[in-house]
Amino acid sequence: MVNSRFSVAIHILSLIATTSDKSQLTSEYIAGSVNTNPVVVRRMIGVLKKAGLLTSQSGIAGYDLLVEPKDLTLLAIYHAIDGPEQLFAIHDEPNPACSVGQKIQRTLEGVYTSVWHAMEEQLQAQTLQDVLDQLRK
Amino acid sequence: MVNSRFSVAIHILSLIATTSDKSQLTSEYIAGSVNTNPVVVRRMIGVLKKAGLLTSQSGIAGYDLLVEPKDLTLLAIYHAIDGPEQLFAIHDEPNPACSVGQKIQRTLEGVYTSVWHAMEEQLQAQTLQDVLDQLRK
DNA sequence: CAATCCTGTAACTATAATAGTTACAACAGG
DNA sequence: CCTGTTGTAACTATTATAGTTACAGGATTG
Repeated sequence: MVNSRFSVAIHILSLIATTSDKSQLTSEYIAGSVNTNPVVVRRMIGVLKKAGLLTSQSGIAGYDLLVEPKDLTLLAIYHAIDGPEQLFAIHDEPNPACSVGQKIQRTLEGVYTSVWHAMEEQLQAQTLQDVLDQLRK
Repeated sequence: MVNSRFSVAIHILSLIATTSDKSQLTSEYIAGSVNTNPVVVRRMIGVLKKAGLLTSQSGIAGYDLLVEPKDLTLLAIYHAIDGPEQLFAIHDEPNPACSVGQKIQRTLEGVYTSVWHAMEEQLQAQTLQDVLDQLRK
């Protein structure tokens, strides 16, 4: 299991998308909903901001999405948080003198890339709006 | 990125499948090809053994596959090494008093499950024999 | 302008996962 | 009996993750 940053990012973006009262939307409030520390939230928001998904203003509460939820795919969010581009690590420097060791890295890369693409397709197919719809149910 | 155990497991199984001289196939030899410690290899082999993928005899070199490479899917190997059943962690105890916090876990589970299934399909579609064919090329 | 509340960020800490390592008991075979 | 092997437990080093403290600086209000 990778980590919970992707989950936290989606949670934060969902809150921003659904909270109308912007003065309420402080990092502390968000942290209360996510159940973490306000600094963790601000750190994550900094990353999402750099990726161009939202804006904020220093000293003033509230955040604004820069992309419509229906146009924001989960894959875009995943890329925004700079998640790993492969699922499985490949061990370093297998023995090149061995016929298996010599080719295993390239072979595994091929295998993992096909797995990765399948995952990307799924993330591409779902948007933040889909998540919001699920949350409202 | 999860870890390199899956890669190491596939490497080990490939070696066992392709090495005809069983007396050569010691944990030290395998470790030399993988570029790790013999104990790491024996530990992994213990896991694969428990899962019923191979046999070995204490004190005597060599291992035998119990499943034909063409019948051994990468998904079976993945399950054998007890890899995580989800790709992304979900943060603990979001605030149930918040409409987002209340439903985010279940929602994310749904999202991640669909991603997971796509990945499983890919791993199910490839066998150890496919890996061996790639290695031989 | 002073007080307060907020964001942004650096730096430190705690915890856990991962892999590597040492050590040794037990088995096999010459 | 000696050597080489497997099987495991226990310890260590390294790294990733998340949580925390601290504080500089912007915004708002009385």
